[in-house]
Amino acid sequence: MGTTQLETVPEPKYWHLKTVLSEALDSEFSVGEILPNERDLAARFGVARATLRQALEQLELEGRLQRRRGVGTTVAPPRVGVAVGTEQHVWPGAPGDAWQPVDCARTAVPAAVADALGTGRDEPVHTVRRSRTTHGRPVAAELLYVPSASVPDLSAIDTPSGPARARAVLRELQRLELEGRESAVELGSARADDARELDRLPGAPVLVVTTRYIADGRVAALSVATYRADTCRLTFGDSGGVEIHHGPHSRAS
Amino acid sequence: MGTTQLETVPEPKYWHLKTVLSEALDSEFSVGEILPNERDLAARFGVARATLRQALEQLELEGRLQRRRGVGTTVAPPRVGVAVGTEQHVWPGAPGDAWQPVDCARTAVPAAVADALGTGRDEPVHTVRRSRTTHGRPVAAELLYVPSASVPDLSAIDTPSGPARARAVLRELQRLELEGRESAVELGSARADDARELDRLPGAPVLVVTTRYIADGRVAALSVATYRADTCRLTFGDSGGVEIHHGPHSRAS
DNA sequence: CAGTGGTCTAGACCACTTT
DNA sequence: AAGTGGTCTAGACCACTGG
Repeated sequence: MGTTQLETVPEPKYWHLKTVLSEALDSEFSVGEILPNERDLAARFGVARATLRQALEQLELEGRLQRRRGVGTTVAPPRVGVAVGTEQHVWPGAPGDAWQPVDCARTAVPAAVADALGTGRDEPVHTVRRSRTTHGRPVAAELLYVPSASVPDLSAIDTPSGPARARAVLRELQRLELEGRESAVELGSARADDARELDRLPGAPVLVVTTRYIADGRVAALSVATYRADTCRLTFGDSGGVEIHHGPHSRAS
Repeated sequence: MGTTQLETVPEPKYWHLKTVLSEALDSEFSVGEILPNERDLAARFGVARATLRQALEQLELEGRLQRRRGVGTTVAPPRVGVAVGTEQHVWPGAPGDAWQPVDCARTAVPAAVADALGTGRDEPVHTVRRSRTTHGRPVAAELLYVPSASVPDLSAIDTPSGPARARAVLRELQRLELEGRESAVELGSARADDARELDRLPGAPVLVVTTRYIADGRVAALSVATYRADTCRLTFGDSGGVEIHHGPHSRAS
Protein backbone atom coordinates (compact mmCIF):
# COMPACT_ATOMS: atom_id res chain seq x y z
CA MET A 1 0.00 0.00 0.00
CA GLY A 2 3.02 2.23 0.21
CA THR A 3 3.51 1.93 -3.51
CA THR A 4 2.99 4.89 -5.73
CA GLN A 5 0.14 4.59 -8.19
CA LEU A 6 1.19 1.78 -10.47
CA GLU A 7 0.65 2.43 -14.15
CA THR A 8 -1.93 -0.27 -14.65
CA VAL A 9 -3.05 1.43 -17.84
CA PRO A 10 -1.98 -0.52 -20.90
CA GLU A 11 -0.92 2.07 -23.42
CA PRO A 12 -2.71 1.59 -26.74
CA LYS A 13 -0.53 -0.06 -29.35
CA TYR A 14 -0.86 2.73 -31.86
CA TRP A 15 0.19 5.25 -29.26
CA HIS A 16 3.30 3.36 -28.34
CA LEU A 17 3.95 2.78 -32.02
CA LYS A 18 3.72 6.48 -32.66
CA THR A 19 6.33 7.18 -30.00
CA VAL A 20 8.69 4.60 -31.40
CA LEU A 21 8.29 5.89 -34.92
CA SER A 22 8.68 9.47 -33.77
CA GLU A 23 11.99 8.68 -32.15
CA ALA A 24 13.12 6.78 -35.20
CA LEU A 25 12.27 9.78 -37.35
CA ASP A 26 14.39 12.01 -35.14
CA SER A 27 17.40 9.77 -35.14
CA GLU A 28 17.43 7.58 -38.22
CA PHE A 29 15.72 9.50 -40.97
CA SER A 30 16.28 12.78 -42.71
CA VAL A 31 13.81 15.12 -44.34
CA GLY A 32 12.42 13.84 -47.60
CA GLU A 33 13.46 10.27 -47.03
CA ILE A 34 10.80 7.71 -47.84
CA LEU A 35 9.71 5.17 -45.25
CA PRO A 36 9.02 1.51 -45.93
CA ASN A 37 5.48 0.94 -47.14
CA GLU A 38 2.64 0.44 -44.71
CA ARG A 39 2.35 -3.32 -45.18
CA ASP A 40 6.02 -3.84 -44.47
CA LEU A 41 6.02 -1.50 -41.50
CA ALA A 42 2.98 -3.20 -40.00
CA ALA A 43 4.60 -6.60 -40.40
CA ARG A 44 7.85 -5.36 -38.93
CA PHE A 45 6.08 -4.12 -35.80
CA GLY A 46 3.75 -7.10 -35.61
CA VAL A 47 0.53 -5.14 -35.86
CA ALA A 48 -2.34 -4.93 -38.28
CA ARG A 49 -2.06 -2.40 -41.02
CA ALA A 50 -4.98 -0.40 -39.62
CA THR A 51 -3.16 0.00 -36.33
CA LEU A 52 0.00 1.11 -38.03
CA ARG A 53 -2.03 3.58 -40.04
CA GLN A 54 -3.50 5.06 -36.88
CA ALA A 55 0.02 5.91 -35.74
CA LEU A 56 1.01 7.33 -39.13
CA GLU A 57 -2.14 9.43 -39.23
CA GLN A 58 -1.21 11.17 -36.00
CA LEU A 59 2.34 11.75 -37.11
CA GLU A 60 1.04 13.28 -40.31
CA LEU A 61 -1.35 15.44 -38.30
CA GLU A 62 1.63 16.70 -36.34
CA GLY A 63 3.47 17.56 -39.50
CA ARG A 64 6.13 14.91 -39.11
CA LEU A 65 5.13 12.81 -42.10
CA GLN A 66 3.69 13.33 -45.50
CA ARG A 67 1.75 10.60 -47.26
CA ARG A 68 0.78 10.54 -50.89
CA ARG A 69 -1.30 7.89 -52.53
CA GLY A 70 0.52 5.95 -55.16
CA VAL A 71 3.83 7.33 -54.00
CA GLY A 72 4.63 6.60 -50.39
CA THR A 73 5.29 8.08 -46.99
CA THR A 74 8.06 10.61 -46.60
CA VAL A 75 9.59 12.52 -43.73
CA ALA A 76 8.13 16.02 -43.75
CA PRO A 77 10.22 19.17 -43.44
CA PRO A 78 9.58 21.39 -40.40
CA ARG A 79 6.42 23.42 -40.64
CA VAL A 80 6.72 26.76 -42.32
CA GLY A 81 5.73 29.84 -40.39
CA VAL A 82 3.18 31.94 -42.24
CA ALA A 83 2.26 35.35 -40.95
CA VAL A 84 -1.45 35.95 -40.54
CA GLY A 85 -1.60 38.79 -38.07
CA THR A 86 0.65 41.51 -39.36
CA GLU A 87 0.23 44.52 -37.15
CA GLN A 88 -0.23 46.99 -39.99
CA HIS A 89 -3.89 47.35 -40.66
CA VAL A 90 -4.13 46.89 -44.37
CA TRP A 91 -6.76 45.66 -46.74
CA PRO A 92 -6.35 42.37 -48.54
CA GLY A 93 -4.73 42.97 -51.87
CA ALA A 94 -2.52 45.76 -50.61
CA PRO A 95 0.84 45.86 -52.39
CA GLY A 96 3.18 43.19 -51.14
CA ASP A 97 0.68 40.87 -49.55
CA ALA A 98 1.25 37.18 -49.94
CA TRP A 99 -1.88 36.36 -51.88
CA GLN A 100 -2.52 35.85 -55.53
CA PRO A 101 -5.96 36.57 -56.98
CA VAL A 102 -7.42 33.59 -58.79
CA ASP A 103 -10.96 34.38 -59.67
CA CYS A 104 -14.01 36.41 -58.84
CA ALA A 105 -17.72 35.79 -59.01
CA ARG A 106 -20.84 37.52 -57.84
CA THR A 107 -22.91 34.93 -56.10
CA ALA A 108 -25.17 34.17 -53.21
CA VAL A 109 -23.27 33.20 -50.09
CA PRO A 110 -23.68 30.72 -47.23
CA ALA A 111 -26.05 31.85 -44.52
CA ALA A 112 -23.27 32.11 -41.93
CA VAL A 113 -21.33 34.47 -44.19
CA ALA A 114 -24.35 36.64 -44.89
CA ASP A 115 -24.98 36.90 -41.15
CA ALA A 116 -21.41 37.94 -40.46
CA LEU A 117 -21.53 40.53 -43.21
CA GLY A 118 -24.87 41.84 -42.13
CA THR A 119 -26.24 41.52 -45.64
CA GLY A 120 -29.43 39.79 -46.60
CA ARG A 121 -29.44 36.05 -47.02
CA ASP A 122 -29.86 36.11 -50.78
CA GLU A 123 -28.09 39.35 -51.53
CA PRO A 124 -25.20 38.55 -53.87
CA VAL A 125 -21.71 39.67 -52.93
CA HIS A 126 -18.41 39.67 -54.75
CA THR A 127 -16.59 36.47 -53.96
CA VAL A 128 -12.87 36.67 -54.62
CA ARG A 129 -10.81 33.53 -54.67
CA ARG A 130 -7.16 33.87 -53.80
CA SER A 131 -4.33 31.47 -53.14
CA ARG A 132 -1.17 31.73 -51.15
CA THR A 133 2.08 29.90 -51.71
CA THR A 134 5.32 29.63 -49.78
CA HIS A 135 8.51 28.24 -51.23
CA GLY A 136 6.52 27.35 -54.32
CA ARG A 137 4.07 25.18 -52.39
CA PRO A 138 0.41 26.06 -51.94
CA VAL A 139 -0.32 26.69 -48.28
CA ALA A 140 -3.69 28.38 -48.22
CA ALA A 141 -6.85 29.05 -50.18
CA GLU A 142 -9.05 32.01 -49.42
CA LEU A 143 -12.56 33.11 -50.12
CA LEU A 144 -12.97 36.84 -49.69
CA TYR A 145 -16.53 38.10 -49.50
CA VAL A 146 -17.07 41.75 -50.41
CA PRO A 147 -20.57 43.22 -50.28
CA SER A 148 -21.42 45.47 -53.20
CA ALA A 149 -21.83 48.33 -50.74
CA SER A 150 -18.12 48.20 -50.01
CA VAL A 151 -17.13 48.73 -53.64
CA PRO A 152 -19.86 51.03 -54.98
CA ASP A 153 -17.79 52.44 -57.83
CA LEU A 154 -17.03 49.09 -59.37
CA SER A 155 -18.43 48.88 -62.85
CA ALA A 156 -19.52 45.30 -62.80
CA ILE A 157 -20.30 45.17 -66.47
CA ASP A 158 -17.02 46.39 -67.90
CA THR A 159 -14.61 44.35 -65.84
CA PRO A 160 -13.86 40.96 -67.31
CA SER A 161 -14.16 37.89 -65.17
CA GLY A 162 -11.23 35.99 -63.67
CA PRO A 163 -8.15 37.41 -61.96
CA ALA A 164 -8.58 40.83 -63.56
CA ARG A 165 -11.97 41.26 -61.99
CA ALA A 166 -10.63 40.04 -58.66
CA ARG A 167 -7.93 42.69 -58.81
CA ALA A 168 -10.51 45.33 -59.63
CA VAL A 169 -12.53 44.47 -56.54
CA LEU A 170 -9.43 44.54 -54.36
CA ARG A 171 -8.39 47.86 -55.83
CA GLU A 172 -11.71 49.42 -54.99
CA LEU A 173 -11.44 48.12 -51.44
CA GLN A 174 -8.26 50.08 -50.81
CA ARG A 175 -10.22 53.29 -51.14
CA LEU A 176 -12.06 52.68 -47.88
CA GLU A 177 -10.44 53.53 -44.61
CA LEU A 178 -9.77 50.41 -42.63
CA GLU A 179 -10.79 50.80 -39.00
CA GLY A 180 -10.06 47.42 -37.57
CA ARG A 181 -9.74 43.75 -38.06
CA GLU A 182 -10.89 40.77 -36.05
CA SER A 183 -9.60 37.30 -36.69
CA ALA A 184 -10.23 33.82 -35.38
CA VAL A 185 -8.51 30.49 -35.95
CA GLU A 186 -10.19 27.16 -35.70
CA LEU A 187 -9.72 23.60 -36.85
CA GLY A 188 -11.66 22.41 -39.85
CA SER A 189 -11.51 19.89 -42.63
CA ALA A 190 -10.89 20.82 -46.23
CA ARG A 191 -13.82 21.09 -48.59
CA ALA A 192 -13.37 19.38 -51.93
CA ASP A 193 -12.46 22.58 -53.78
CA ASP A 194 -10.01 23.81 -51.16
CA ALA A 195 -8.47 20.36 -50.96
CA ARG A 196 -7.80 20.35 -54.68
CA GLU A 197 -6.14 23.72 -54.48
CA LEU A 198 -4.04 22.69 -51.50
CA ASP A 199 -2.98 19.44 -53.12
CA ARG A 200 -4.59 17.36 -50.39
CA LEU A 201 -7.48 14.94 -50.11
CA PRO A 202 -10.91 16.22 -49.14
CA GLY A 203 -11.32 16.19 -45.39
CA ALA A 204 -7.67 16.94 -44.71
CA PRO A 205 -7.19 18.94 -41.51
CA VAL A 206 -6.93 22.66 -42.07
CA LEU A 207 -6.66 25.78 -39.98
CA VAL A 208 -9.46 28.13 -40.87
CA VAL A 209 -8.69 31.80 -40.33
CA THR A 210 -11.76 33.99 -40.42
CA THR A 211 -11.10 37.72 -40.61
CA ARG A 212 -13.61 40.52 -40.54
CA TYR A 213 -12.46 43.81 -41.98
CA ILE A 214 -14.17 46.75 -40.37
CA ALA A 215 -14.71 50.07 -42.12
CA ASP A 216 -17.27 52.75 -41.59
CA GLY A 217 -18.59 50.86 -38.58
CA ARG A 218 -19.61 47.89 -40.69
CA VAL A 219 -18.05 44.63 -41.79
CA ALA A 220 -16.70 45.75 -45.13
CA ALA A 221 -15.24 42.40 -46.10
CA LEU A 222 -14.98 38.91 -44.74
CA SER A 223 -12.10 36.59 -45.43
CA VAL A 224 -12.16 32.85 -44.87
CA ALA A 225 -8.68 31.48 -45.36
CA THR A 226 -7.96 27.77 -45.25
CA TYR A 227 -4.40 26.79 -44.34
CA ARG A 228 -2.90 23.31 -44.57
CA ALA A 229 -2.67 22.24 -40.95
CA ASP A 230 0.02 19.68 -41.62
CA THR A 231 2.56 22.04 -43.13
CA CYS A 232 1.75 25.42 -41.59
CA ARG A 233 2.45 27.23 -38.38
CA LEU A 234 0.46 30.46 -38.23
CA THR A 235 2.40 33.31 -36.70
CA PHE A 236 1.12 36.62 -35.44
CA GLY A 237 2.77 39.32 -33.44
CA ASP A 238 5.80 41.47 -34.14
CA SER A 239 7.82 39.25 -36.43
CA GLY A 240 6.98 36.82 -39.15
CA GLY A 241 8.73 33.51 -39.29
CA VAL A 242 11.32 33.12 -36.60
CA GLU A 243 12.36 29.58 -35.91
CA ILE A 244 11.33 27.54 -32.91
CA HIS A 245 12.69 24.30 -34.30
CA HIS A 246 9.81 21.88 -34.15
CA GLY A 247 6.47 22.30 -32.46
CA PRO A 248 6.49 20.92 -28.94
CA HIS A 249 3.42 18.81 -29.46
CA SER A 250 3.53 15.19 -28.44
CA ARG A 251 6.94 15.02 -27.05
CA ALA A 252 7.70 12.75 -24.16
CA SER A 253 7.07 14.62 -20.99
CA MET B 1 -16.48 14.07 -76.57
CA GLY B 2 -18.43 17.28 -76.18
CA THR B 3 -19.55 16.31 -72.70
CA THR B 4 -18.30 18.20 -69.70
CA GLN B 5 -16.10 16.21 -67.39
CA LEU B 6 -18.43 13.61 -65.93
CA GLU B 7 -18.02 13.04 -62.22
CA THR B 8 -16.79 9.51 -62.52
CA VAL B 9 -15.33 9.78 -59.03
CA PRO B 10 -17.30 7.72 -56.53
CA GLU B 11 -17.44 9.73 -53.35
CA PRO B 12 -16.13 7.74 -50.39
CA LYS B 13 -18.90 6.34 -48.24
CA TYR B 14 -17.69 7.99 -45.06
CA TRP B 15 -17.60 11.35 -46.79
CA HIS B 16 -21.13 11.08 -48.01
CA LEU B 17 -22.16 9.79 -44.62
CA LYS B 18 -20.61 12.80 -42.98
CA THR B 19 -22.62 15.12 -45.21
CA VAL B 20 -25.85 13.32 -44.46
CA LEU B 21 -25.19 13.32 -40.74
CA SER B 22 -24.17 16.95 -40.81
CA GLU B 23 -27.45 17.95 -42.40
CA ALA B 24 -29.36 15.80 -39.95
CA LEU B 25 -27.59 17.54 -37.10
CA ASP B 26 -28.61 20.91 -38.45
CA SER B 27 -32.23 20.06 -38.92
CA GLU B 28 -33.24 17.26 -36.59
CA PHE B 29 -31.10 17.55 -33.51
CA SER B 30 -30.50 20.16 -30.90
CA VAL B 31 -27.43 20.87 -28.79
CA GLY B 32 -26.78 18.30 -26.11
CA GLU B 33 -29.03 15.68 -27.61
CA ILE B 34 -27.56 12.19 -27.69
CA LEU B 35 -27.33 10.29 -30.95
CA PRO B 36 -28.09 6.59 -31.37
CA ASN B 37 -25.07 4.44 -30.57
CA GLU B 38 -22.49 3.64 -33.22
CA ARG B 39 -23.64 0.07 -33.83
CA ASP B 40 -27.20 1.17 -34.44
CA LEU B 41 -26.18 4.07 -36.63
CA ALA B 42 -23.90 1.87 -38.70
CA ALA B 43 -26.68 -0.67 -39.19
CA ARG B 44 -29.15 2.05 -40.08
CA PHE B 45 -26.87 3.38 -42.81
CA GLY B 46 -25.81 -0.07 -43.96
CA VAL B 47 -22.11 0.40 -43.37
CA ALA B 48 -19.50 -1.16 -41.14
CA ARG B 49 -18.97 0.43 -37.78
CA ALA B 50 -15.45 1.52 -38.73
CA THR B 51 -16.81 3.47 -41.67
CA LEU B 52 -19.43 5.14 -39.55
CA ARG B 53 -16.75 6.01 -37.05
CA GLN B 54 -14.67 7.68 -39.75
CA ALA B 55 -17.54 10.05 -40.40
CA LEU B 56 -18.13 10.71 -36.71
CA GLU B 57 -14.44 11.39 -36.21
CA GLN B 58 -14.49 14.19 -38.76
CA LEU B 59 -17.63 15.69 -37.33
CA GLU B 60 -16.04 15.66 -33.91
CA LEU B 61 -12.92 17.28 -35.37
CA GLU B 62 -15.10 20.05 -36.71
CA GLY B 63 -16.67 20.58 -33.34
CA ARG B 64 -20.09 19.33 -34.31
CA LEU B 65 -20.11 16.26 -32.11
CA GLN B 66 -18.76 15.22 -28.77
CA ARG B 67 -18.07 11.60 -27.96
CA ARG B 68 -17.37 10.17 -24.55
CA ARG B 69 -16.50 6.58 -23.84
CA GLY B 70 -19.07 4.79 -21.74
CA VAL B 71 -21.56 7.58 -22.28
CA GLY B 72 -22.37 8.23 -25.90
CA THR B 73 -22.26 10.74 -28.72
CA THR B 74 -23.87 14.11 -28.23
CA VAL B 75 -24.44 17.18 -30.35
CA ALA B 76 -21.81 19.75 -29.44
CA PRO B 77 -22.56 23.39 -28.72
CA PRO B 78 -20.98 25.97 -31.04
CA ARG B 79 -17.31 26.54 -30.41
CA VAL B 80 -16.44 29.11 -27.82
CA GLY B 81 -14.26 32.02 -28.83
CA VAL B 82 -11.24 32.39 -26.59
CA ALA B 83 -9.02 35.42 -26.89
CA VAL B 84 -5.36 34.68 -27.33
CA GLY B 85 -4.00 37.84 -28.86
CA THR B 86 -5.13 40.71 -26.69
CA GLU B 87 -3.48 43.84 -27.94
CA GLN B 88 -2.27 45.01 -24.55
CA HIS B 89 1.21 43.77 -24.01
CA VAL B 90 1.03 42.18 -20.60
CA TRP B 91 2.87 39.43 -18.85
CA PRO B 92 1.17 36.17 -18.08
CA GLY B 93 -0.30 36.33 -14.63
CA ALA B 94 -1.23 40.00 -14.88
CA PRO B 95 -4.39 40.82 -12.96
CA GLY B 96 -7.47 39.72 -14.78
CA ASP B 97 -5.97 37.20 -17.12
CA ALA B 98 -7.90 34.06 -17.80
CA TRP B 99 -5.42 31.60 -16.38
CA GLN B 100 -5.21 29.84 -13.07
CA PRO B 101 -1.83 28.77 -11.68
CA VAL B 102 -1.72 25.07 -10.89
CA ASP B 103 1.80 24.17 -10.03
CA CYS B 104 5.43 25.06 -10.42
CA ALA B 105 8.62 23.06 -10.65
CA ARG B 106 12.21 23.76 -11.45
CA THR B 107 13.26 21.20 -14.00
CA ALA B 108 15.21 20.53 -17.12
CA VAL B 109 13.28 21.31 -20.25
CA PRO B 110 12.88 19.79 -23.73
CA ALA B 111 15.65 20.71 -26.13
CA ALA B 112 13.33 22.72 -28.37
CA VAL B 113 12.29 24.87 -25.42
CA ALA B 114 15.88 25.44 -24.30
CA ASP B 115 16.77 26.52 -27.82
CA ALA B 116 13.89 28.97 -27.99
CA LEU B 117 14.81 30.39 -24.61
CA GLY B 118 18.47 30.59 -25.46
CA THR B 119 19.41 28.79 -22.27
CA GLY B 120 21.65 25.79 -22.05
CA ARG B 121 20.22 22.37 -22.70
CA ASP B 122 20.44 21.18 -19.13
CA GLU B 123 19.97 24.47 -17.37
CA PRO B 124 16.88 24.18 -15.20
CA VAL B 125 14.12 26.74 -15.58
CA HIS B 126 10.95 27.47 -13.62
CA THR B 127 8.11 25.57 -15.22
CA VAL B 128 4.72 26.96 -14.30
CA ARG B 129 1.62 24.94 -15.07
CA ARG B 130 -1.58 26.87 -15.57
CA SER B 131 -5.05 26.01 -16.74
CA ARG B 132 -7.77 27.98 -18.39
CA THR B 133 -11.49 27.44 -18.19
CA THR B 134 -14.48 28.98 -19.92
CA HIS B 135 -18.04 28.51 -18.75
CA GLY B 136 -16.69 26.10 -16.17
CA ARG B 137 -15.14 23.83 -18.78
CA PRO B 138 -11.39 23.37 -19.18
CA VAL B 139 -10.27 24.71 -22.53
CA ALA B 140 -6.52 24.96 -22.31
CA ALA B 141 -3.46 23.79 -20.42
CA GLU B 142 -0.27 25.79 -20.42
CA LEU B 143 3.35 25.25 -19.62
CA LEU B 144 5.16 28.50 -18.98
CA TYR B 145 8.93 28.32 -19.00
CA VAL B 146 10.74 31.06 -17.10
CA PRO B 147 14.54 31.07 -17.01
CA SER B 148 16.02 31.87 -13.61
CA ALA B 149 17.61 34.94 -15.15
CA SER B 150 14.17 36.45 -15.65
CA VAL B 151 13.25 36.22 -11.99
CA PRO B 152 16.55 36.83 -10.18
CA ASP B 153 15.01 38.01 -6.91
CA LEU B 154 12.98 34.88 -6.37
CA SER B 155 14.00 33.13 -3.21
CA ALA B 156 13.69 29.60 -4.38
CA ILE B 157 14.12 28.10 -0.97
CA ASP B 158 11.49 30.00 0.96
CA THR B 159 8.59 29.76 -1.43
CA PRO B 160 6.53 26.64 -1.00
CA SER B 161 5.77 24.45 -3.96
CA GLY B 162 2.43 24.32 -5.74
CA PRO B 163 0.22 27.22 -6.80
CA ALA B 164 1.79 29.60 -4.31
CA ARG B 165 5.18 29.18 -5.88
CA ALA B 166 3.69 29.57 -9.34
CA ARG B 167 2.17 32.86 -8.26
CA ALA B 168 5.50 33.98 -6.86
CA VAL B 169 7.23 33.37 -10.18
CA LEU B 170 4.50 35.23 -12.06
CA ARG B 171 4.69 38.11 -9.62
CA GLU B 172 8.40 38.48 -10.17
CA LEU B 173 7.87 38.46 -13.92
CA GLN B 174 5.69 41.56 -13.78
CA ARG B 175 8.70 43.58 -12.64
CA LEU B 176 10.36 43.29 -16.03
CA GLU B 177 9.36 45.60 -18.80
CA LEU B 178 7.67 43.67 -21.58
CA GLU B 179 8.97 44.71 -24.96
CA GLY B 180 7.10 42.43 -27.28
CA ARG B 181 5.38 39.17 -27.86
CA GLU B 182 5.46 36.71 -30.73
CA SER B 183 2.94 33.94 -31.07
CA ALA B 184 2.30 31.04 -33.36
CA VAL B 185 -0.56 28.58 -33.69
CA GLU B 186 -0.25 25.08 -34.99
CA LEU B 187 -2.07 21.81 -34.89
CA GLY B 188 -0.88 19.15 -32.50
CA SER B 189 -2.11 16.20 -30.52
CA ALA B 190 -2.54 16.21 -26.79
CA ARG B 191 0.15 14.67 -24.63
CA ALA B 192 -1.09 12.37 -21.89
CA ASP B 193 -0.87 14.98 -19.13
CA ASP B 194 -2.53 17.73 -21.15
CA ALA B 195 -5.23 15.32 -22.25
CA ARG B 196 -6.05 14.50 -18.65
CA GLU B 197 -6.35 18.15 -17.78
CA LEU B 198 -8.50 18.88 -20.82
CA ASP B 199 -10.76 15.93 -20.15
CA ARG B 200 -9.90 14.31 -23.44
CA LEU B 201 -8.09 11.17 -24.56
CA PRO B 202 -4.38 11.31 -25.33
CA GLY B 203 -3.81 12.21 -28.93
CA ALA B 204 -6.87 14.41 -29.16
CA PRO B 205 -6.40 17.27 -31.64
CA VAL B 206 -5.29 20.49 -30.02
CA LEU B 207 -4.27 23.94 -31.10
CA VAL B 208 -0.85 24.71 -29.72
CA VAL B 209 -0.16 28.39 -29.14
CA THR B 210 3.49 29.14 -28.60
CA THR B 211 4.26 32.61 -27.28
CA ARG B 212 7.63 34.17 -26.68
CA TYR B 213 7.72 37.07 -24.27
CA ILE B 214 10.51 39.47 -25.05
CA ALA B 215 12.16 41.68 -22.45
CA ASP B 216 15.56 43.22 -22.32
CA GLY B 217 16.24 41.94 -25.83
CA ARG B 218 15.95 38.35 -24.74
CA VAL B 219 13.22 35.74 -24.55
CA ALA B 220 12.21 36.25 -20.94
CA ALA B 221 9.54 33.58 -20.91
CA LEU B 222 8.07 31.00 -23.22
CA SER B 223 4.49 29.84 -23.07
CA VAL B 224 3.19 26.70 -24.70
CA ALA B 225 -0.59 26.65 -24.42
CA THR B 226 -2.63 23.68 -25.55
CA TYR B 227 -6.24 24.42 -26.50
CA ARG B 228 -8.93 21.85 -27.20
CA ALA B 229 -9.34 22.03 -30.96
CA ASP B 230 -12.82 20.56 -30.89
CA THR B 231 -14.37 23.17 -28.64
CA CYS B 232 -12.28 26.29 -29.17
CA ARG B 233 -12.08 29.07 -31.70
CA LEU B 234 -9.04 31.22 -31.00
CA THR B 235 -9.68 34.90 -31.52
CA PHE B 236 -7.21 37.71 -31.83
CA GLY B 237 -7.63 41.29 -32.85
CA ASP B 238 -9.70 44.05 -31.33
CA SER B 239 -12.51 42.19 -29.69
CA GLY B 240 -12.79 38.91 -27.86
CA GLY B 241 -15.70 36.66 -28.55
CA VAL B 242 -18.06 38.10 -31.10
CA GLU B 243 -20.28 35.59 -32.78
CA ILE B 244 -19.92 34.32 -36.33
CA HIS B 245 -22.45 31.55 -35.86
CA HIS B 246 -20.70 28.38 -36.88
CA GLY B 247 -17.33 28.00 -38.51
CA PRO B 248 -17.63 27.83 -42.27
CA HIS B 249 -15.61 24.65 -42.56
CA SER B 250 -17.04 21.80 -44.55
CA ARG B 251 -20.19 23.36 -45.73
CA ALA B 252 -21.54 22.50 -49.14
CA SER B 253 -20.03 24.84 -51.67
C1' DC C 1 2.22 -2.79 -65.20
C1' DA C 2 3.47 -3.24 -60.13
C1' DG C 3 3.43 -0.76 -55.95
C1' DT C 4 1.64 2.76 -53.05
C1' DG C 5 -1.70 4.70 -49.80
C1' DG C 6 -7.10 5.12 -49.19
C1' DT C 7 -11.44 2.83 -48.24
C1' DC C 8 -14.25 -0.78 -46.37
C1' DT C 9 -15.78 -5.00 -43.99
C1' DA C 10 -17.18 -8.17 -40.05
C1' DG C 11 -15.89 -9.44 -36.35
C1' DA C 12 -13.54 -9.46 -31.47
C1' DC C 13 -12.20 -7.63 -27.15
C1' DC C 14 -11.18 -3.73 -23.92
C1' DA C 15 -11.99 0.53 -20.91
C1' DC C 16 -15.15 3.22 -19.18
C1' DT C 17 -19.64 5.03 -17.25
C1' DT C 18 -23.98 4.40 -15.48
C1' DT C 19 -27.58 1.76 -13.27
C1' DA D 1 -24.31 -6.03 -15.33
C1' DA D 2 -25.35 -3.63 -19.34
C1' DG D 3 -24.25 -0.36 -22.65
C1' DT D 4 -21.18 2.98 -24.57
C1' DG D 5 -17.19 4.42 -27.35
C1' DG D 6 -11.98 2.94 -28.13
C1' DT D 7 -8.75 -0.45 -29.93
C1' DC D 8 -7.34 -4.14 -32.87
C1' DT D 9 -7.37 -7.77 -36.39
C1' DA D 10 -7.01 -9.98 -41.11
C1' DG D 11 -8.50 -9.63 -44.89
C1' DA D 12 -10.41 -7.36 -49.50
C1' DC D 13 -10.75 -4.08 -53.10
C1' DC D 14 -10.09 0.66 -55.07
C1' DA D 15 -7.59 4.97 -56.79
C1' DC D 16 -3.61 6.77 -57.89
C1' DT D 17 1.41 7.15 -59.28
C1' DG D 18 5.32 5.82 -61.51
C1' DG D 19 8.31 3.25 -64.72
